[in-house]
Amino acid sequence: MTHSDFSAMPGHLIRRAHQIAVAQFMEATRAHDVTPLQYALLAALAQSPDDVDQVTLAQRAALDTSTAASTLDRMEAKGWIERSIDPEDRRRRVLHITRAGSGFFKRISGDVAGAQESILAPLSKTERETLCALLQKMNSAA
Amino acid sequence: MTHSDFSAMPGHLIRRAHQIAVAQFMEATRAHDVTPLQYALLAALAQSPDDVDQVTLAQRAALDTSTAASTLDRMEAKGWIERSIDPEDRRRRVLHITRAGSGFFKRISGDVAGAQESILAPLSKTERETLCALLQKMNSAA
DNA sequence: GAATAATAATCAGTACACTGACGATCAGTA
DNA sequence: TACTGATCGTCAGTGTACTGATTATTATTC
Repeated sequence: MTHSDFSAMPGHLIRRAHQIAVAQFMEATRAHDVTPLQYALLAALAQSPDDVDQVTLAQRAALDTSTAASTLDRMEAKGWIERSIDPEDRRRRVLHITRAGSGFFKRISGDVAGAQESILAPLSKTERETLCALLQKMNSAA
Repeated sequence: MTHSDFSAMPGHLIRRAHQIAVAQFMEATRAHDVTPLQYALLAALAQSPDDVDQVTLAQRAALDTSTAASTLDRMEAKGWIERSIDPEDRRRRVLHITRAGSGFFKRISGDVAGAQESILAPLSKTERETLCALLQKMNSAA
């Protein structure tokens, strides 16, 4: 029994870390009405060519199509993105970022970077790199 | 601009890790109808004296009273816990684990430990310890 | 003893985050 | 052409996870 105490279990440590990370993000972007997922989708969209569909974008942002759809609904309502049906394949709903969305993305990127700093604040420079490297290794296996 | 790519940001790495951790937990405990939070509350309750209230237990499991309340509702419905009003302080709802809850907790603890192993599977023994230590350091600061 | 503050719990509202089911569309084959 | 299978998207359902408001009760202060 390596983990008789649940609070030392990796699952619990990761959940806590996630909780803190979200809180830091929300605090850093308090003025703007945006969430971590919305930012991730916006970033993924900004990096993608202009004819991405929801399934592909969801994969890039690492979430299921169902969650992506509802989050994209909110983003569409805010005018950050637009959806149109691909005439070549009527199943696909092609996404593209609007001028407003792109401007908003650039405007908050500084705040988001600040949030990332806050998350890692308790760690030294070396420790930060180690943590990120280990998480990356863990994630890429799945 | 250290983090021009959102997928390398600590916030995103942690979210992914959390996603994977939950998935591993759910797969390892597939047969039993339980979630990570429910297990955490059960474990916290098993470690606590028999007159804990919801606020204290929520703190120990690291979640807000609102989430704790709704999760405890489900646990009460399953017969794992019981709630009774403290006659000494009628605001408090004293929690205690039932025989069924305690038995269930013991029964799934092996599966949960297995899930923790799966989460860290891609990492070496040293890396696992490093990751847990860094997460602990990060979390304890908040 | 009455006003005030603090505490425990609940409730409403919003946003993830997943599964499983469903309908629509497209591609391949018989 | 009809059948089959794969793919894209949506919907329903469940369960976190938070904030902010509200209620009930207890403790404190004047």
